[in-house]
Amino acid sequence: MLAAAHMLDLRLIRERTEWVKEQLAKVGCPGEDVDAVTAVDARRRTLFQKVEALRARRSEISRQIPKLSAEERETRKEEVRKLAAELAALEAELAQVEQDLESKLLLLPNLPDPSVPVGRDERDNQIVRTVGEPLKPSFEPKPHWELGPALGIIDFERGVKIAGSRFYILQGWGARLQRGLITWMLDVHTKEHGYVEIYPPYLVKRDCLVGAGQLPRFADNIYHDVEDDLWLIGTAEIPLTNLHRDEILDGSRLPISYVAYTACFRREKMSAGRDVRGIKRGHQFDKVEMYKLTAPEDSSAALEQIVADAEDIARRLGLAYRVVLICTGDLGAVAAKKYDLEVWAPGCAEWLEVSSCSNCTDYQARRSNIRFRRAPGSKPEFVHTLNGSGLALPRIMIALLETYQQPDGSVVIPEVLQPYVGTDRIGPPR
RNA sequence: GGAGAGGUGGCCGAGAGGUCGAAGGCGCACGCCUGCUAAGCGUGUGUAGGGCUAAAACUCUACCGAGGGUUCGAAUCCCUCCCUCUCCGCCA
Repeated sequence: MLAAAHMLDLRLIRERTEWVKEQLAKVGCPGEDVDAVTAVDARRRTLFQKVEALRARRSEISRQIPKLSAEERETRKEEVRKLAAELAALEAELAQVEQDLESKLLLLPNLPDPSVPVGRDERDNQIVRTVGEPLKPSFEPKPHWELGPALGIIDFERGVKIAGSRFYILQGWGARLQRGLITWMLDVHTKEHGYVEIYPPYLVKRDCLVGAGQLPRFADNIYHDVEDDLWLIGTAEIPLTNLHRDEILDGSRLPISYVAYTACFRREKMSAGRDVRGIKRGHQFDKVEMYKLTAPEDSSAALEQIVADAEDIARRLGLAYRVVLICTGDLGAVAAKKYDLEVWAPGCAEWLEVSSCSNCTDYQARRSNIRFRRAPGSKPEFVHTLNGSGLALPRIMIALLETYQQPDGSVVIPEVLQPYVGTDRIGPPR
């Protein structure tokens, strides 16, 4: 039998092939990929029915054998032996076809939500709203890669010495600022936004990557321990998705909201040579991640809520930000709809993506087999899953340092953070 | 890492080659009874896929940690792996 793990509903693909092709074309998936699936699926179905019929005959005869006379028994045994040989050949073929189907199915991206603007790439993304004024200081603002070392809170050279490019050291108030931010964000999400805090493993099994939709597509961006086949998470979304893998949840428990602080690890092979300066894009970074499991009819509203929860963090930190609706061409394989949250960093003069909030609908739930029952006795249905950063640490730190830098080179700590960081100002080392 | 024990339905727990998808219990659902609470009685209660249906009923296939093997036939026998528990060692 075909494993439950498939990304799109096979029945949907079978019965509404043309519609599915239209939808997937919007996210850049060629129609041939869909046709390939339906072709293999058709073959699988005929094979499967043959196999089932043979199995039924086999067990029927076997069941009679004990009631028969000795000689009759032998002829029947012989009959089943032949039948079994035939069956074995068909079963082997079926197994191969199923594997083929599964691998083709796993490569199909999610169906985009109808409200997502159709577009070719990130240039077609839509700015939904901008909150706060991008700061234009009266003096020449410095980028964080100058501020950090000058304040003695970021050490790039030693990071490279220890671990290579794209690694850095946070030191003193820098480390303290990050730790304070983490604790503060977790406190806001757990105490005010209703999330349950989770501390997950950073190393996960291969299945988890498939379940979350990272594999088989993005293997080369993930650190992988070969000896034990464990994979370093690129985001907490991966372990959080797999928390309820192969479970049937009680519908009354939904929605479930989790928040997890984790380190994240990415090879960044695709962005070689980009953003090499500063702490914007490292191989290791910290992130607070929000995650929701909802009933299908509630996921649209839940996405807006996650965005609102992410915005709340940026707003309270006094940072200017904008919310961007990602177009179909920039959506990726997993999300049906996605918003990015970008904060303004005056030093490097760019909008930094500090959060990416996605409604993955039932895509991950199918792959991970996460279902729920509306009421005792009713059919299990797939949940919808959502995730959003709340927020990514290095980029928030960039925005804070660059936004709150003073003409004398010191950095003022926003009031909400002061109890968590333990100072109202970070000055140059004496 | 070493030695031993074990992995069965939502849970507990039988099962030891032939209608076993799996006794029994708990839990749960529905119904009955009972004029409070509690108890009692009855029925039902896995997932996925296929056939037949208007829909059911009905029926077929797969699943008793995973993967192989033996057999006409495996939850039951054999092999490999994974996981859990106990003891020892080691360690944050």
